[in-house]
Amino acid sequence: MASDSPKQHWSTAEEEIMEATYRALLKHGYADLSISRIADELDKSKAAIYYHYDTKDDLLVAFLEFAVDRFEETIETETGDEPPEDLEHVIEKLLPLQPDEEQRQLQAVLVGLRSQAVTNEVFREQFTQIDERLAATVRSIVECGIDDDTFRDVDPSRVAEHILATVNGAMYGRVTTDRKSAAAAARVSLASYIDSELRCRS
Amino acid sequence: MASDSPKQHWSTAEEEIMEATYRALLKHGYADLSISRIADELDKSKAAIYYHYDTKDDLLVAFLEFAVDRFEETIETETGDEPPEDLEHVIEKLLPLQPDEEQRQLQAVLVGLRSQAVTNEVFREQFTQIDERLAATVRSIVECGIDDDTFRDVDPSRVAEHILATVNGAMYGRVTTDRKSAAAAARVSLASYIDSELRCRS
DNA sequence: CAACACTTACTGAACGTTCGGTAAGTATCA
DNA sequence: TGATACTTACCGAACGTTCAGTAAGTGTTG
Repeated sequence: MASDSPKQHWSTAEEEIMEATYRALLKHGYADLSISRIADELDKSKAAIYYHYDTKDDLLVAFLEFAVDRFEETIETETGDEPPEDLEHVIEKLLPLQPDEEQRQLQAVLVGLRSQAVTNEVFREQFTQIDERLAATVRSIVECGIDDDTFRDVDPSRVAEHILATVNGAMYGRVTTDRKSAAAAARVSLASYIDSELRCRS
Repeated sequence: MASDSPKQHWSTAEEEIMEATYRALLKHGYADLSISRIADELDKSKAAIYYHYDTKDDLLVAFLEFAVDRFEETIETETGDEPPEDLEHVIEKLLPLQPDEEQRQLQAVLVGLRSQAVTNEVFREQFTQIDERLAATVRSIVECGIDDDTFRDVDPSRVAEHILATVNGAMYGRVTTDRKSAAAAARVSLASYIDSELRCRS
């Protein structure tokens, strides 16, 4: 009974399948993900999965949405009225100095999915949107800071892309290399850039 | 320290297989790569591949080396004696403002391989080394600049990680999203950061 | 220089396993 | 009783891998 209507909510069974897919991805990676392996992580049979999803591709697209939702939950943040602190706050959410295991796992899964965006259009559109939203968030904070003379008169969208690329790159390095302190070093340097190049000297 | 493996050179047949693997990866992506699909890109049979490589894993490890070699060829650069220009030069090699199709393809393949580093230790070690070398290159340029008073007295390794993360992140975004000008914007902002935060005011 | 032994670089046909997917049946409840 | 949410049993295709066989060389010997 896989409907193609815009669903915001998942049934219990569907949520269990998504959770099982998550575990299977962590264990085997995207390239070695199979319906059987998802069923192994599930208290149900392989065919039960096909009761809820017509094809493996359908399931994967649903899971992409599931993972993206989870990612956007973890970075939800209310912006205040002090741009430098807001920026710091957003960056800490995206690239914590000491990430917990849960967030590391989610990022590992997302990197696996994102690599599919090279070949798969549906995936690429999804990650294009994610980056678009993140860039917009950062840009609006920078614009805010320029308006109230906290920040200098820089190009907000260029600076936003710079910050986003740095954060994405550091996160990417964190899950694909053993260079333990690299991400934190990049973040510290980024913070000092914000503080001394971006902030007004007054 | 890494043991120096003697395999620097490939036979004609092996090179053909590597080239076919490259094409198959571009067409199908890592997750859907199979020996049959490599053979389809090759003027030889499936079994011929097994004459040269014992297992699919062996082939993949060999191909990783092949792709990494190709990547390091494209970014080879001699450093001069003017740090700001050297930095610009290295960044242009890694993240060209107008990348040609060949470089885009290589980066697409590398992103596919790199996502395997999350699950596969051999792959992770390889990409750890790549990032280590790149960071070292950037760091030594920054150190040079500090020594001859071109750059301010910043923390060279932090700045190097910042630059590397930005470049990696922008490249990652370039091949996994449709955000056409994002990478260039990030690069421009990074260049202006180098010019105004890093360079000495004198 | 021809006969023989042996190597290299393959081919085509299979092997057993796993894949994505389905058909038919069953237990549970409104 | 009929819809819902499954299970068991299975299908053909594709998977990685192996095998027997072979054409084209290379080196050795009479």
